[in-house]
Amino acid sequence: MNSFPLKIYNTLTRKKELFEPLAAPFVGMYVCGPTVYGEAHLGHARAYVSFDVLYRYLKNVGYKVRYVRNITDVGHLVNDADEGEDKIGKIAKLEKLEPMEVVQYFTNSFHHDMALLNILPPDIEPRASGHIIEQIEMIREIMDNGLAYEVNGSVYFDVPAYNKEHKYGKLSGRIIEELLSNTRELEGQQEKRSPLDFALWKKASPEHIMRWPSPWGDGFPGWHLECSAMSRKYLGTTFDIHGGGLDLMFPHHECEIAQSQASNSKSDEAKYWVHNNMITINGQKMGKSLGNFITLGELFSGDHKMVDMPYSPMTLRFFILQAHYRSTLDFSNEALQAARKGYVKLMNALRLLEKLEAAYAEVPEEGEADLETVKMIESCYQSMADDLNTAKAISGLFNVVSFLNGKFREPILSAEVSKATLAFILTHFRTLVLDVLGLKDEKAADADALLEVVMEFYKKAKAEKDYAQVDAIRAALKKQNLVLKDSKTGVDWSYE
RNA sequence: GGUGACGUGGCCGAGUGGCUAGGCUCAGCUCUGCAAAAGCUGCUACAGCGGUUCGAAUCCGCUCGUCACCUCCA
Repeated sequence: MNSFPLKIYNTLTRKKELFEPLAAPFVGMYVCGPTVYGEAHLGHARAYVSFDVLYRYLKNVGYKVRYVRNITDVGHLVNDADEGEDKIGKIAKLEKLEPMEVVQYFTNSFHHDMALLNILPPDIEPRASGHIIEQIEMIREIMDNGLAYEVNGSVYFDVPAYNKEHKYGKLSGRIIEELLSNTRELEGQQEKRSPLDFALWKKASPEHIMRWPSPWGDGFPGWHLECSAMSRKYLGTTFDIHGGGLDLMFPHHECEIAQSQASNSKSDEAKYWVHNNMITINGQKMGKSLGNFITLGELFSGDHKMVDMPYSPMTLRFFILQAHYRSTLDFSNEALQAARKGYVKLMNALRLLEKLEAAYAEVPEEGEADLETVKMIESCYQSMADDLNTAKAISGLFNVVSFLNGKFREPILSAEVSKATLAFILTHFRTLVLDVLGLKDEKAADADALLEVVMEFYKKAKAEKDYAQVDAIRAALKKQNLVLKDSKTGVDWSYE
């Protein structure tokens, strides 16, 4: 069924390309993971939902995918290089926690949020702090190749030297001369030969908590190195897909490519570079520095001034999927409301479909709408194959929903679709919604609240001495391993 | 300043030359004990101005506007 060849937009070539794995049926995919120094926010949700759909899609069409997504728990300077302190170290000192304690706390929190969003865990989730040796090895290679230099216990990548043989800026479309003419004078860059040079290894100042021994003294790895080193370790020098947010394109991914080309890998790392676009809030990028970000916890609890009610993880997922991953997506309470309704409509349709299957026994071998409905499903797969156009695929699903709702208004069954076609629709509708888009039916009702309702009816039946009804309620609950208990203070329930 | 993206109906958001996605909202109708759900109908848009074309939201030019990256960021 899903035999449409996948086309994917490659940032490296700025074109949609036919996806051809280097060694089918295997696919290696690396996605830049979070820096675990804070709660996950809407931006994380968008990135990891987007790549989750890619991962699910590739698996669905039969590829054997190894999905690697890292946890960044070292490096990433918070200020200028001479401050010599990284984000995680800074927070740790403020809160007097071990750095690894902070890392673990936010890693757990991140995992929790990702699970709520029904994002499949990656196959390997390497931590930067666990790959210092690999990073040091990579620095050595780059130095041996004459493209990095040591100054006072720090090692810098020599961008101008690299640019003689390679093209620094090939991914982000930047030209080194222009970059040079626009560099700002930053404090504490005396160690660098060129302002474009970036750190591969930074010397740790005495108060710096996170530090590792190296051939150049105690320090910590540079901002961009971990992804180059870990992707190579688990996926090889060249692999299929490297993903991340658009904001990582420069300098992060540009530097990754430079490092890998300058090391013994001598590669661009990935054949396809894929970037998801940003979430905006009132048309502006959401960002830590702008102070307008919403954490996933805040969204799910409704505890934020931007939202007037709690929004469920699946509502958010649906909201994200209703836009194409390469478009910016504007967040608002109103937009979330619309997404919530749409999501509910889709789930109700799914439930209706499942009921139909059982009810659909006496029908003809062929129906006049068979071809039409099969085409509707096909178009959904076609949309997915076209650079993962989830928005278009969802619109196709709604076309199916409208058709079915119209033709199969309960309890009247239409004979316009054959049994085989209905089974086909059901199978693929389920596959698309549940497996590929990764949506799931969130049971809206809270079990405790439902039990309260049941107990009210139980009390009423008892008061009216309707013992047939009382016994029926007891029997029904027993099937759920629950028992009702009468006492002087009222009715309560317990597990049996 | 450099580079890039974008401007679609009340809102969100697909769509790269003709067949004018989809969701939400609003109004009306059908169904319904009431309601909900569902269905139907209506509000039918492509920033502005020129150009190319038999034909443009879609290609080209200009103008206006918005945003992103160039610094940690998904």
